Amino acid sequence: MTLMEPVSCCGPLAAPGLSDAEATATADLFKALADPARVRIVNVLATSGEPVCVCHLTEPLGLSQPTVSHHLKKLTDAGLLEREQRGRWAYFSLRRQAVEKLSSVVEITAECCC
Amino acid sequence: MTLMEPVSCCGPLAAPGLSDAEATATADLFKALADPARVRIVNVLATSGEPVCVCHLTEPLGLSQPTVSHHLKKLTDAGLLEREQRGRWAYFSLRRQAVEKLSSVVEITAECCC
DNA sequence: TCGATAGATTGACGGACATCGATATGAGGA
DNA sequence: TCCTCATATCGATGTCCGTCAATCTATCGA
Repeated sequence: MTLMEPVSCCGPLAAPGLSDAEATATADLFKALADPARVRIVNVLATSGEPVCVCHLTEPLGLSQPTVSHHLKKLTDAGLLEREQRGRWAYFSLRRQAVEKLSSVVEITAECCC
Repeated sequence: MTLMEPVSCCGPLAAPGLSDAEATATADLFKALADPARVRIVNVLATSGEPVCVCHLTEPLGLSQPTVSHHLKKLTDAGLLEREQRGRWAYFSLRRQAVEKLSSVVEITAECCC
């Protein structure tokens, strides 16, 4: 359709910037949120100011208890959640640090783009 | 360890807020970025102010041409990239709209948390 | 029209992941 | 100490995904 620069493809690309490790780390962070159940968990924890126990996550998610536990572990391993034992129950809350990191990753992209 | 509220688990949870469709849509957005190769592509497109053609993505990614094409399709289907045909070459660029949406999703979470 | 080239599509393969039932762990309460 | 209950872990299963070689499509140059 649109014909421009028929001679060569395109100019030299800007500095690579991102290392393999950085790209993988960023992808892992997004991977932790790449599931509806985990998005819901983060949503619940974000809207609730306080830590939430697992027993209040199982029912609204509509998933079995082992599956919920599995997702919580994934989020915790990714550094997004904090686990706190209160007697018999386990309470989870968002880690501010991780959310800020996620925020910064996206913002950098937005700055370069917009 | 820490003993609090030994009687019951925790108070009633705040409004659900997120629908199934919203959770899935958000997860799909993150899923599009849940791969190192796609993170790199977005990084290259963000650092380069101009659209970039596929021939300049294959080599720095260290992946075969079909694989790069596959990732570009995924990002495009997710609404993150825009494709433009210039003669024989295909140029890709970031869609500002999508990046802003991603930014807003993360910001809402950050607001509730921090 | 024909050959060359950029990029997309297809098919196959191996690995990762979400999910569940069953079971293990660990903390309270009796 | 035994029982109960909340949560984690294990093992199995089906599905999705990243990757590549081979092939198809479309555009340009001759």
